[in-house]
Amino acid sequence: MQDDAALESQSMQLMVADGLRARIIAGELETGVGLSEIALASEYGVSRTPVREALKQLQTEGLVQIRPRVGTFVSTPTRADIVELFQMKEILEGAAARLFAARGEIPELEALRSNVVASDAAVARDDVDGYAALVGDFHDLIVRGSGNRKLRTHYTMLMNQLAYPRLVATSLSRPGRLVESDAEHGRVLAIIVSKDESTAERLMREHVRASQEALLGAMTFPGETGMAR
Amino acid sequence: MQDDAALESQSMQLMVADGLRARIIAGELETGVGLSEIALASEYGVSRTPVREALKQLQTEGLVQIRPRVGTFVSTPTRADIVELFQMKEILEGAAARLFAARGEIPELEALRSNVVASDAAVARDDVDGYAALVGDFHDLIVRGSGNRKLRTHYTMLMNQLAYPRLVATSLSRPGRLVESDAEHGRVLAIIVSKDESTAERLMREHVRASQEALLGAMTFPGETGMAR
DNA sequence: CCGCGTCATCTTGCATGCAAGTGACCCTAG
DNA sequence: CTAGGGTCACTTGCATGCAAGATGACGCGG
Repeated sequence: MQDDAALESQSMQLMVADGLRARIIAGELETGVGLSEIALASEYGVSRTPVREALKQLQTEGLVQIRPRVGTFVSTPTRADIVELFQMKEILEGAAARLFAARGEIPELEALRSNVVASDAAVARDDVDGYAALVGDFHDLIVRGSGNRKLRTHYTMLMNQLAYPRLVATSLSRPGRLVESDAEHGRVLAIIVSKDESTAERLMREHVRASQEALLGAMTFPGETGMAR
Repeated sequence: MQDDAALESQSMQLMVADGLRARIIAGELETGVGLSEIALASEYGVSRTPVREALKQLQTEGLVQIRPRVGTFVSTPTRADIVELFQMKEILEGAAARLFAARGEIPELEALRSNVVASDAAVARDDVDGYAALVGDFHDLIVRGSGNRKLRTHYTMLMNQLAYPRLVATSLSRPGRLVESDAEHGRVLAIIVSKDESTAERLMREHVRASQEALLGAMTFPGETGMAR
């Protein structure tokens, strides 16, 4: 129920898909909730057809689950899924850091420097929300800096399944994790600058794992993750 | 082709999607060729709707490209795409080998042993086609043995984009590569058995890279690899 | 009171019709 | 012969109607 009427330059199904994806990631649509085609159609002011195609795409992206003749639901990752997603995060970000380190001076490196500077400042003034946003940018920069678009595409897809952005703040709620995280970012940057590929991968993986452990420690588990119904 | 009419237990769109995917991977449908919805519809004996949904899925899988109001075409990977896909192959298989090594005695390990035995035999009798098939199984077993289903899902998606199965035979055409490849498989197996995670990852990555180099050396390049545009 | 069978309703799957845009071909003029 | 313009056929995007299946409720019988 929003600004559809205005920017209708692109296809309806893309609008619906993007809108739905954003809402799912943001947690606006809770996991397990039913998505009626007809309801979404009237909500977006289109017919069922583009809604169906959008849902189909979100299904192959792993965000929704279509049960034939029953209904479409926001995917509810199992605990095993979450573990697997975290593994993938570690693998892909580690590999990205390695590739990044091998590339030398690229635009993303300068952006990464700025990010770390800004992060230090945010930590200094204890701006958790600001830092959380910078963390998102940091990891995205790492992945972009790999120079491998497929890696980035699939990384994004996987992180969407985790609704990752919402988790960052949680992981930072752990006492001491904020400054620790910031320090790790600085070390990763330094080692990328030094073009030490292997160490870059190792440091990045360690950083990702540390974040995950902080998160898991601060997390009330799936089904009830601050997602009350 | 009306073999479909018999086993229509599952959805039409799934049938179409699977059929098309298989044909694309097998190289039956060359890259760049146009896929008319209406033509496919009559070919599969269904209406345009399920065909459209199948194509939409194949698009998000990266196998076809839908140009609005123009047509749908089998994706034509650029050279950069291929490089990226190979990088991903190395990353994911390396990571899979590491995870595999950490898991110890699992069914996939026994299957892997059988595979290596069969591969040795195939090489001994110079059965290239047989060995090529076993190579496919070997790599799939490695990925399955990671125990990470997301890894396998995305790995499969990426390899589909490469139409990888067709490439294996090509890479083995290089003189000496056959026995070399087989020996590498044996070493990978041995190190997984020994549960040396880091070495498993390294060996696997080296093996993947060696295969790629053999392939690139034996390959008349995109544009003329049976991949006309 | 409890269990079971039937039915109504809601869901998606598929077929079809229409609209709009694109690209190619042909025809014409210079 | 070449360049330009205009038309036409073909493409996908979207809307709608119908059918089949699944789910849950309701009522009946034990």
